[in-house]
Amino acid sequence: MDAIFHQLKIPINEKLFLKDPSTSVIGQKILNESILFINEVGFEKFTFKKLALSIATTEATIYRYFESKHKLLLYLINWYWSCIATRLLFETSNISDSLLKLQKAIHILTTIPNPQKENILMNEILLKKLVINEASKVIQTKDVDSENKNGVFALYKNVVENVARIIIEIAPTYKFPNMLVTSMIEGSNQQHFFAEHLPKLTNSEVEKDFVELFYQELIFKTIQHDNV
Amino acid sequence: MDAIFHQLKIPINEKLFLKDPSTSVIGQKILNESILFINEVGFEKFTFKKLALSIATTEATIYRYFESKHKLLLYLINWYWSCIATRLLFETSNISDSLLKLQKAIHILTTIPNPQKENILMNEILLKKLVINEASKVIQTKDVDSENKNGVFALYKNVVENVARIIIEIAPTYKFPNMLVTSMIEGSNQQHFFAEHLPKLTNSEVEKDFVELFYQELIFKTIQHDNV
DNA sequence: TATTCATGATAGTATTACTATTATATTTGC
DNA sequence: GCAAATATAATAGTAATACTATCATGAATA
Repeated sequence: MDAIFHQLKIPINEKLFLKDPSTSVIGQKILNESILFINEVGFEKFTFKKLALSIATTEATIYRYFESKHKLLLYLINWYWSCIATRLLFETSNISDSLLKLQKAIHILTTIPNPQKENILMNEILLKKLVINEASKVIQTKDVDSENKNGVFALYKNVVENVARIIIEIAPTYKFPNMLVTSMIEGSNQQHFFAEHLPKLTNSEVEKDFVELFYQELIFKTIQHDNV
Repeated sequence: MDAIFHQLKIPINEKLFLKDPSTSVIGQKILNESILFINEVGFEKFTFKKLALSIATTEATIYRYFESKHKLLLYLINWYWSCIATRLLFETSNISDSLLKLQKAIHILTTIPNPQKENILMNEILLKKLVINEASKVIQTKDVDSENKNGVFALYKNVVENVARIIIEIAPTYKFPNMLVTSMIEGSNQQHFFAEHLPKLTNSEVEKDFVELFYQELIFKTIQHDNV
């Protein structure tokens, strides 16, 4: 029992915070409110000062948890990845057929979860939206390399590796499994963004789940000739 | 003679600048130096003050050309799109076979041009790198919608539409031509970025032109069953 | 030669992303 | 139950940034 909870504890890289925000009331307030806040005004206009005001604390206190707003956003993105990793584990571990397993993984990674249909926490939807709108700003930086050295992208890499492994099971001779996975993950986020703001760059008119459909078809067609 | 030059004039949206930088020596200096500068230090650390210093002018002068560094970056990205549009036009117009035409378009859009092999200006390579590293920061903003209304993304949309049209020629029943094109364009840029900084997210070890190869295969496999 | 216009020189402002300091609660160890 | 450690509040301050404003100068143009 205790072991399970221990295993489920969010394993977020310790270099991302000064003081673990998940262990205190104020820390959790910082996390929850910053998700809402960034979604509302965008990362550029999000400041610790405003955040402090909205949770009735001070800038200095927030700085005792996070070195910078950049690190806070990286923390939130890692939180998202740990949610996804957990869902992938739980929702695919009982599937033995690799094809169905891959299908499930594509579903989890390409859709914005529907709280009515699926058993999902509200935070997870907000985190997904945050990743769609803000993630690239924090990854495409001149600091990527040093942050990568600190293991900040380990959770993401892990998810990619796990899904790539399913692809290799299905198509052992396919040469680009990692690229197929990352192009799906990043691409689906971008297509959601485009659908909302630049719909002519998509085919969102086709149907509601156009993003998932697009990738289900694309991925299976791409690997089918490499089938065992 | 004059007509050709007139046609080739960069058709960049007038809302992106206050004074057309392509019409004066100092304006051109701003453009060329900012490409170098942003590539060197990244958009975040790029300031008009430093730019002014390096081309021996003043901040105020640069502000007379561009309202903000955000608009300047958008201008540069549009410059990139106009280069791409020109290359697509020149390098595919004499190809009658749609398959070969698409193949050529994929090549143009997914590779970083090699100045030794191809007849390309240095600026075009630098612009490509700039788009790879910085474009998302300027698109994924809360201002997308108003900027889109101003027609700032028209050149990009145009390229997408033109390539999508080739796909429809080949596979008239395929439902997601625009998504296929945008996922290739954005995805290939991202894969180049990953290859340099997070290689485990790619399969760059496979071969030199892994990005182009990945997309050539992916796209043709995806549309082949919808062939005429 | 007068006028317009682009640029230079300089100053100033609000905001941001932090750092520092000290006082006051709150928790914890014993 | 009390001292000691720790967390937070309150406040101030700093360097840099993203601009705006003003006025002088020098070149092009009419």
